[in-house]
Amino acid sequence: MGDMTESLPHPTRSDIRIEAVLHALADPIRLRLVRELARRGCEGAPCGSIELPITKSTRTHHLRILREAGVIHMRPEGTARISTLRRDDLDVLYPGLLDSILAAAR
Amino acid sequence: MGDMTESLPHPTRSDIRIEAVLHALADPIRLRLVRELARRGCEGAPCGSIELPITKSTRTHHLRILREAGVIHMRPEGTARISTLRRDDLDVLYPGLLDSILAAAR
DNA sequence: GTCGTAGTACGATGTTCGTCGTACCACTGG
DNA sequence: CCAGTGGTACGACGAACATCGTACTACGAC
Repeated sequence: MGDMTESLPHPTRSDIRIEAVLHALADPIRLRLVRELARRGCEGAPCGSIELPITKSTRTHHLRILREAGVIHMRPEGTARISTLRRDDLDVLYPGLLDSILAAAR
Repeated sequence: MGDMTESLPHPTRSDIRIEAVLHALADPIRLRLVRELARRGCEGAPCGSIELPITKSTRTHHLRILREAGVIHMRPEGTARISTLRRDDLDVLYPGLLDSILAAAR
């Protein structure tokens, strides 16, 4: 466990399901994460650099939900993980979805 | 209870929250309902006319979630309820959201 | 090597959720 | 009036979920 060398599992584009994406985005905390990642653009952000009123393990949990739904991509970089929005995949699968949600999310 | 004369509570457009909408749409059964209502267009449909592998009370439950989230509108008509998608409101609040989800929902 | 940092894994806990059955209400047709 | 139909309300129950604390791993700096 805790294997940080191997890449974390991500669904391929065709494995992404709309229900999972919507469920992942339906949580306030996760929506904040996504909003913040969208703001940072394609360089992404170390998970921990996004301030949230939750503990470390809860943050890991939410990032996992987002990753397994296909909303974000995570790659290890040194001791940190760089998270990025999977904008390209989501825009192809559900054009307009992300834009409308991000525009609405205050 | 069970007052069928008074109109059921619906959120106003400004009361609709994106998290509630996403949560409402994240369920497979509710997605089927929404898909079907979209197919029927503005005339809407009696709730019971949509075939689903669930019981009456579960259907009422799901319709309530959708109504309280602001996704559908229900009006009594005789002994039945006519449900319609709140396309206008949703398209104003989150332009592209519904279209992308409906296009994706097989 | 040792310590600190970033993150994951696992187990526990309280809450929400989806489902159902039953009881009930309102309307319609005999 | 009475029976049937379409729908809601309420209570119960198991599953899923969000949260946390603790223990652990991997990497970098000293």
